[in-house]
Amino acid sequence: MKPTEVLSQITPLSADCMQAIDELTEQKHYTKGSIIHPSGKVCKHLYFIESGLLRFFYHDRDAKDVTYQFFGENLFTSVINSYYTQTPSLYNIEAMEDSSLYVLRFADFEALLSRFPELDKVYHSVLREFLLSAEQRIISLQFYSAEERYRNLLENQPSILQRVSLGHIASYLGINQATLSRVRSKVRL
Amino acid sequence: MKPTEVLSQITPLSADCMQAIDELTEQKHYTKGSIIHPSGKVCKHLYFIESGLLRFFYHDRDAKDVTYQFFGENLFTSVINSYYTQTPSLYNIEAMEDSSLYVLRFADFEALLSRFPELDKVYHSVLREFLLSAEQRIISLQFYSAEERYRNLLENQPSILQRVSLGHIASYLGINQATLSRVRSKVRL
DNA sequence: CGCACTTTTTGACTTTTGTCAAAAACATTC
DNA sequence: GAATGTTTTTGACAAAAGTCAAAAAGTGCG
Repeated sequence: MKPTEVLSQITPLSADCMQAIDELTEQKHYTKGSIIHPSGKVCKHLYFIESGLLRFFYHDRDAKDVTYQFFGENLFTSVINSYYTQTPSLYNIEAMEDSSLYVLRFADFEALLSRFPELDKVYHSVLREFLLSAEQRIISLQFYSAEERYRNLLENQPSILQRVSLGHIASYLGINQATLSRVRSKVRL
Repeated sequence: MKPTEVLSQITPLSADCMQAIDELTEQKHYTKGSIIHPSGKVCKHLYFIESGLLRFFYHDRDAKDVTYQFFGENLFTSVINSYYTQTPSLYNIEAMEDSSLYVLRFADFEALLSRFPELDKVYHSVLREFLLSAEQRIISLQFYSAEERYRNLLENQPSILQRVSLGHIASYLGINQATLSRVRSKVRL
């Protein structure tokens, strides 16, 4: 799907507005493994994932590669905290699969916002989705054990487990790969 | 401060708009220990904290009292996920100190939004703050040890440590009270 | 198929955090 | 200031998760 299609499912948008979005949005293709946004740079783009899978990750104090979040098709994403605070992004964004994205400069998006107030609603809606998923994440990290977190993932986003290596999932869940492997063999029984 | 004062620091608001907010907003006082919103009910209000300290908590599977979040003066808050999804709130909101709040019904807020589009900006801004703080929280839970989380809290929100008992802080950090007590005596050295 | 490479699992051990209960410290009230 | 209740610390032990390294399994390719 194209971003305007998804957006207009949230609120109906005028033809003008959709056209303006289309004009400012650029479709880009990334091959598996390529870096879409490098850490250390302020993130100035909004991304919409048409197909593929993205991973936010960074290198912790021991230079270990830690996954912060995955984003799959039909989602909007960006390193929002980097943009909002105009500070360098902690995260790299990497394509885990060949991915087709629509890219929009944040500055252009803001111009669109003031030109088409109807966009405020979809903006709210996107922020809200971010917020709800962040809250879910906090609850899972604060209250659940490694095993429970794995089970939750298995229930709620089983497709990710198919598409991503265990090491990435382990760091995403905040646990050690060996531990995750053990949890998993236990869960299988 | 009053909510309109804080809001107009974000974006200047028209006198009309401020007056409309004032009219729909009700000031309420809660004594220490009282429940502002009970879990199990959909949360239909926005709260602005003029003074005092609030705590979101809930009872986990073993009926243990677990703190999800603290909110201090000059902040807006609400059980947003409950409102957004129209599902019962997981959390109770409790006044940890005698607190003075301004309360606004969500439905009224939404009416204000459509009447005064200028409010979209402040709404974005509030959502954004929520989001940034949620992200901080995730990072802290995902990547830091119990001791580091305590040190972070000590650096970033030392006042909370003065105002709240250790048990609440422990559950907020996702660790056991005894563990926190030990960490603390170690940090003091 | 066989080789090189990557990912996952397993074993032995360590560290971190949790549990439960009692003691100590602190507060409050009469 | 003794008595009561609450919160914090501590001790002894248990469980969960991490570490490191090697073995096993899986993948891709000439």
